[in-house]
Amino acid sequence: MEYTYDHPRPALTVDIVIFTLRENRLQALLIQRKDDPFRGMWALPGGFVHMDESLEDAALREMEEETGLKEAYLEQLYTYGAPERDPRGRVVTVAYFALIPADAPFRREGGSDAAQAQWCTVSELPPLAFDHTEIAAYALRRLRYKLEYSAVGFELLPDEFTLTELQYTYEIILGEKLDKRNFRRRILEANIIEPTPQRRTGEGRPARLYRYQPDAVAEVKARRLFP
Amino acid sequence: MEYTYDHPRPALTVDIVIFTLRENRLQALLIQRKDDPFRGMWALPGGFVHMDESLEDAALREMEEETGLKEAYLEQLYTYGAPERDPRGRVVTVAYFALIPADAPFRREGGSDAAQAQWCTVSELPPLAFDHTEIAAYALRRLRYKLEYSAVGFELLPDEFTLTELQYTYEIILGEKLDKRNFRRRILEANIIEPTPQRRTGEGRPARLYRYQPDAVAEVKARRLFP
DNA sequence: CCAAAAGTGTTTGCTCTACACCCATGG
DNA sequence: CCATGGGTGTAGAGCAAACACTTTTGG
Repeated sequence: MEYTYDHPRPALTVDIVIFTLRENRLQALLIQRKDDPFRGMWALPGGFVHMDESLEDAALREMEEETGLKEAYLEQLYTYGAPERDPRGRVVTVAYFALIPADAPFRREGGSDAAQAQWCTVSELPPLAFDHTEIAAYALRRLRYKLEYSAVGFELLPDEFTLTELQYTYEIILGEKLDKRNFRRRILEANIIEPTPQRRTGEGRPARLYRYQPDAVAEVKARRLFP
Repeated sequence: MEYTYDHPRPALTVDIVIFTLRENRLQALLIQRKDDPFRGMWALPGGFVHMDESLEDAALREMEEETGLKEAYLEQLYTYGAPERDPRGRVVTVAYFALIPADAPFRREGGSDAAQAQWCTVSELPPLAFDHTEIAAYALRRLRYKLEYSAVGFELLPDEFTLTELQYTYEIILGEKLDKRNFRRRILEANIIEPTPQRRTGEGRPARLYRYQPDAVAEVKARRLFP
């Protein structure tokens, strides 16, 4: 089959599930639609792919428009192309998920078009427009899955963090409690973080600060990191 | 960002990495290009997404055009959208991989447009047009990975098969020898195949025939099936 | 000195791996 | 009866899970 160029073409968009940790919850960013269809409903941030940008650049641009943040962990999820997924016509969307650190300087009160934007705890998402509920559910599944065999959890934390903070992050995302000694042993033996000279002081004994070892990408581990 | 409909749109295609077992090798189907760019080079089968069909339907349609086969295990891989991946203009492609059984009635001498089609052992692929080398490499990585934690290997075998045939399949795809007793124990304990009353007779002791248990979807196993 | 959080090892069970011989049939 | 591939069990090692107390600081 040879490519030709005079056919009608589907519209191509990107949609992004932007995760962060806020208020001890895993939250995702939602945008309230101000036009039909689905006016007033919540939806994932997203928009057109321009002719001169890659899909990933499109996702980053949309993310910056909504959050003011230029950098984040970004990963392509899946491409949704059911013919009837958008009532206005044929729209194929490439879904991404992004992780932004808890301390990132997020610009609130939303996007370039002043649409209402809001963080929402992932376990309490409202009904979403289009097939975005399905996309968000898949993003969460993927995040949990990746957490088990790769080092993606660090992307949600500041540059420096304590082991307890890291463990909380894992527990929040996985939705279960982890054993402190097993957690520390495994995360340290995996050689993906290194101690810094600093300690974080507060109530109780000061905690050593660690940082992510960027060279040890710790991509696909043979075994999942946590059970 | 609101969707609008008057922008120029990228062209949208699907490309498929069709795997099968032939001559004790894992092979993929390639098409020889008969037009520029890349005239004469080999490429993955693929083509336009029509306005009224889903992405998966487009992939199945292209596969039927090239092979005559209507059904196969089909899985979306990744969407490639670098602006310069096609020298003729902006083309975004959704890549799929397909598994067809060794005994499937494959229609040779190719596609609807009589392009030259040929099976090629995956470890000896020629240079491919566009970014298809990258796509094929990713498909192989994904196939190997899935083999380890899901029951996808059966899709390459006939409905009924012996345990030895199944083990050969795994060994061919993974590229390593497996222990017979460990293989049999684990595949049987996983409860994803069931014995049939038949045996396959030939040289040596007749072998019991098994069939895939379609209800036991055996989706994501907690542990990989084989090391 | 008390409250609060940080930090630290060992034992037990289970799973994975390595390994060699007998069985059933056809010619 | 012999050649060929089919079929079977066990012992040892390594890994994962469960589990409780001591240490360091601030108030």
